[in-house]
Amino acid sequence: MKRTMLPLGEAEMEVLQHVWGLQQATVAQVHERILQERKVAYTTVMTIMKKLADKGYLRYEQEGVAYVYSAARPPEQVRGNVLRALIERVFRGSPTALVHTLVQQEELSDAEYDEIRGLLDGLGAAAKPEDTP
Amino acid sequence: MKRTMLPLGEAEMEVLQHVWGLQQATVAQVHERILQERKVAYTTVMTIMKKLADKGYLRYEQEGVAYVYSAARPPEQVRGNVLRALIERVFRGSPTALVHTLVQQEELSDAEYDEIRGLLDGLGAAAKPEDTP
DNA sequence: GCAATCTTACGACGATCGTAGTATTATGTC
DNA sequence: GACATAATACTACGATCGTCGTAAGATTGC
Repeated sequence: MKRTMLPLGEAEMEVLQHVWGLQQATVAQVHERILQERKVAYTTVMTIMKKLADKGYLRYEQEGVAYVYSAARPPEQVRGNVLRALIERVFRGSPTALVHTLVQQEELSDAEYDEIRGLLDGLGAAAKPEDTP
Repeated sequence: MKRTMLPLGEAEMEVLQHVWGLQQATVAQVHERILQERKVAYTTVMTIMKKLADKGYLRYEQEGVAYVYSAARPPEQVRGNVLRALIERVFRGSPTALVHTLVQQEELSDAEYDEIRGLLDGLGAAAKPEDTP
């Protein structure tokens, strides 16, 4: 059995992102989007989207001539799965270790720091040592 | 050219973690460690370690009969590279989006929340609205 | 000295992923 | 009705990764 770090490849993720952004998308639409960044054949995009449908990440329905694809799973769930896999394999299961690397390696802007703090506020036991009721 | 989501595969990461943990390690030592979690052939571990050396992640020197491997790059740098690739491809370049998924999907313990807050304290512009000197 | 053991070297194989060409089918046009 | 257009289906190929077997070389124990 082949063990893989993440459930998705790079091109698969790229296509997923576009479908998520468009809500609904045909192969032609996604192809056009990707062409703005790099050269790729129409059939390549089609193959990837078919594989993503096989894996359960996309669903599609016939709409006139072509298929219209849409997300079969919430993006947040997919991102969560990928993140969990990464934490498990790279950060030895410790989300804290991930954040440690994040703040140490990435050059976060002040705005990003504040935004991240905002995300944390109101979650978990933010029991500040001083005000324990 | 083959585009890959991350620079390392799962087994490669697994081996790397063990070498990092041991500081220095022979193939036999890493093999023994991995065997405690799953069945794998000695030569498989050896092949992986050789590939990691080729890629510049490990270095080795002859020590008696066998090679003794050690990290060629700081673990934090490797983790940082992996994390950066993930943020770029999965979270559209937004570290904040990653943290958002982290706090939403993972079930973080209170202790982890506090620890993460601790990591953030003292970094960036932590200008709390109330106490601006 | 010789056999057992441990080590590395090399090659091979299957699975997955990215890539794309060709064939086929459906649609619309004149 | 014939043809061009556009979509999908099918097949294939190269690269990478995980896996391992076999060969070959060195060490040790007797």
